[in-house]
Amino acid sequence: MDKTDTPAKRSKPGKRPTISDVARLAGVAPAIVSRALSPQRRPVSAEKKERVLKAADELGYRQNPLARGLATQSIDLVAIIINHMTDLSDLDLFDSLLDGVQMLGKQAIMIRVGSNQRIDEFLRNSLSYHVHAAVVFSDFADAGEVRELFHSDNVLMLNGRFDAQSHYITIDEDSGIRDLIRFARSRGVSSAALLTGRSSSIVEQTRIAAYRSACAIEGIEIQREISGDYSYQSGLEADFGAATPDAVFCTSDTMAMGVMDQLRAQGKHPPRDYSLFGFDAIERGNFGAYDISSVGFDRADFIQAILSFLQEPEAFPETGLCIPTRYIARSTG
DNA sequence: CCAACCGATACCTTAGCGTT
DNA sequence: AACGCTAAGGTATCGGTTGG
Repeated sequence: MDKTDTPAKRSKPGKRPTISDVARLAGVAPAIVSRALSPQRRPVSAEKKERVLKAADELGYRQNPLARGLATQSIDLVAIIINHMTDLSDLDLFDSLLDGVQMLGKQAIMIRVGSNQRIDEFLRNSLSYHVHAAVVFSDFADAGEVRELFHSDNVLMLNGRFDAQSHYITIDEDSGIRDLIRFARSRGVSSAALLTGRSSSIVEQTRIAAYRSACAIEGIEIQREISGDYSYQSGLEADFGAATPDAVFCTSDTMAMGVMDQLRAQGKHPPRDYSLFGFDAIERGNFGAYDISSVGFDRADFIQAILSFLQEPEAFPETGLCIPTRYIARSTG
């Protein structure tokens, strides 16, 4: 009697079939099934491979990624580390990114760091996967930290905190902001308020510096710099003082929406009474009532760059990638 | 008798090695 | 080259033991 056909080893009815079930049906050892189904070229005769494929199909066998990860110490899991997902522009971006990751046959795990400054402790307690790769949006993490935490060298930094060993994509915000300020000046803007996000972030610091420098070059006076937090609420509550400036520059579209509603309540409408500029260029179709002039980059290019990294990290340019931004004219400018 | 603790085992797959 | 056996990987759970 075939010793692999003991009742004890047969999986329970209703349970998802395992590699052993396939092996039993195909009349081969489990290791042969593993090889036959492996994407790598491993020695299996054509005849047995065929039997395995037929048996797997018949049973509806699906590989168990967790068990596979247990055996290989790696898993086709991509960790995406974000601060939070409250900004409207995040929805577009992450939806497309998750779609792309899944199209590559990988799964994504999103880790929300929130405002937790102690990312190290946070991640250590929440996760010990050896992931295939990590994509870092959150600016609370630096490259070395992430490599260590996820036991992976495939770390893509999108937050500016990369080091010599890491892969990174940066967004050239300067180009789009200069376009925007130049445009504003051409429309007669001479003074403005700047509503910023969390200024502890490196990306935000760079962004703020770009606004200041472009305004200085074009001769626009930043009368007021207001510290917000990217949220609609912080736009709604931003204090512009007695006189509304010619223009309001916001470092996120969501804050610009808040500003628009705040000033609308005072009977002021852009672009008639002031010019309003956001940042991120959220999909206009989703928020028709807020057709805010903005700075943005090509999301498809950005996503494609991330996916190319996930597909072949070794081939990713060592010098990193830079995605340019541009001014996107809509109706509030 | 019960709680606390500890070691053994099951889970599933694959890498590595020895055999045919 | 093809094949099959075995160990290993991390964690939850089970079962047994110990101490109070």
